[in-house]
Amino acid sequence: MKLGYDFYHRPCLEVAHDLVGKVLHFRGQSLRITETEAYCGENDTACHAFKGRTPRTEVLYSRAGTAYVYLCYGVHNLLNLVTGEEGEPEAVLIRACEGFPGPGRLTKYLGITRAENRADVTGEGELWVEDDGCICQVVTDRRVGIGYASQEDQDRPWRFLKK
DNA sequence: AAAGTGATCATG
DNA sequence: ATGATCACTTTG
Repeated sequence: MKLGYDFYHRPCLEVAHDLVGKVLHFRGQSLRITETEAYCGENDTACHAFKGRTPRTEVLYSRAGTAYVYLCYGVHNLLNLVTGEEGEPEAVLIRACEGFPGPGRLTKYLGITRAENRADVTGEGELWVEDDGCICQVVTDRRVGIGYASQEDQDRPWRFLKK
């Protein structure tokens, strides 16, 4: 079954944990999610929105279940899903899927681009996540590639991997 | 180990 | 208008 608003409308740490093992669908293709990271609001110095609203981060403040896709290093489209309360900039980065290690590679394979930014993944669009009943064990680790964040935030175990 | 890539944001 | 920065990937 397709994950709806109630799934995303929870604290981003819970959503990030629960997304591991779910199945990402886009235009008839599907991949099982194996790795996620949580970015939790303006107090998280690793979160894009930690300095507040800008044209780019505006989407993070919108309703849970909205896609946030942005271009990283001029090359890679990275997919995030907005979580939590509207007005709180929280999101979960989809870091890897089965067979596609790396957040840039899975979007490249699926064909997800910034055209999908602001898409509603809980509606009738082409992008959604399915719970197929698979239950898997999840382990945590530190987040990757956030050397600009405070030491405290770098050390948080906010990356979730399928065991 | 390091370059390639371009949107984004803070400066002037 | 310009420049630094970057939640990455590939190549050597």
